[in-house]
Amino acid sequence: MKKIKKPLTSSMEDYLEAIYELNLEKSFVRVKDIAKKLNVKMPTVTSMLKNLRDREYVNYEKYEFVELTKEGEKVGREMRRRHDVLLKFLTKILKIDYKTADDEACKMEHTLSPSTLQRVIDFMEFIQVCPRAGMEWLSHFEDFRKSGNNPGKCLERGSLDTPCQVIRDRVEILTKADN
Amino acid sequence: MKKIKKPLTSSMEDYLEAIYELNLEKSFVRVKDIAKKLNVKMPTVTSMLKNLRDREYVNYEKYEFVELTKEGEKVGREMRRRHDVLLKFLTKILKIDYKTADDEACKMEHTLSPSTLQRVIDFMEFIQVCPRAGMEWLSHFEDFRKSGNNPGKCLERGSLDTPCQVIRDRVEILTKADN
DNA sequence: AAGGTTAGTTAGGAATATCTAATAAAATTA
DNA sequence: TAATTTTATTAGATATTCCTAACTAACCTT
Repeated sequence: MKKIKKPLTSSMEDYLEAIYELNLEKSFVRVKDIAKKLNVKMPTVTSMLKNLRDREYVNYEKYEFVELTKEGEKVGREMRRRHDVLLKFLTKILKIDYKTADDEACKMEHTLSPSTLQRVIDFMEFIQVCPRAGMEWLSHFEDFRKSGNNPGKCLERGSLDTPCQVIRDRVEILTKADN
Repeated sequence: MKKIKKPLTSSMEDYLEAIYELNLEKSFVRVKDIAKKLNVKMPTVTSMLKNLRDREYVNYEKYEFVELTKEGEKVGREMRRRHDVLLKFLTKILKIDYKTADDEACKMEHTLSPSTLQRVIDFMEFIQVCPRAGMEWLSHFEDFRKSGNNPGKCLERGSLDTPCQVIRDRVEILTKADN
């Protein structure tokens, strides 16, 4: 008879991630700190801790400090890893400002499947490794955006010679609505 | 005295998007179809319709067909647009298979801010427009992945000459954990 | 038009994730 | 140690989103 674990909700993942991170900073994790980090009130934390304790993700006795179980730590670390990957993608590739990127990563980290996340990592590696791309290439992206998506800048510095119509067609394919 | 509209939840956005899409296919939108599309039971749809009617996103009288209000249509169209953008990014840039990408887009479309989404669009345009990138360049990404992220393939075809250590360093910066 | 089928609604309930107010335990300080 | 402050818990309420079971309205079919 198998024991089927109910899947964690996004909210539960947030708590585990928060506890994991607080644990890196301090040796004691307290209800108050979790509440502050997640912008919720303390009673909300207490009830979630009971819930996570029932599911065996935390060891918790009332009025005592909170500890992640092995399983809980695994989830917490994984959430942080995802957050990290997404944050890097948003800041270093898409050049989104840190604060916004951090917020978006918080939300996205719950929705992406492991395989999609891996694809993001692969893509970042590819950009770094490919001699036609790299950081220097990404700096052209900034020029491009800052000039109002005018291809001029990129074309000037580019190494290939592509007719304007071809470029317009390419853009069409990827970025215009379907219907 | 201002009237402050409560923000829509992800779930509400899903209903509006579903109704919008059903409307493109057929002239009548019925409870049954919404239920099927969203994988919920009919009573769930009925109660959500009442909710959305109170918020003035749909016109709805019991036993009659459902219509989006101007505002509701705006939201529905926007959700679909987001879905589209994300689907294209996932399939055409990250090369994720259609089914997976479509699922992920469904979840992501609720979390990304308009400005981040725009950045995704800009990035796709940039890839198309930049002579060093484009579809041909993306095909190298596939080679790269399929060879287990071995830079060999890309290097062979690349136009620059970069020492291996530099490449390893670059990868380090973007893809390794912070802590 | 009567009867059956399909579609839709109501009623009532459960899980999740919040909150406030009141209370209690723990920690600090005088 | 007694008093005060801080931290945490309980109790009870609300909003969302979903469900099942039972009922009803609308639509076909003969």
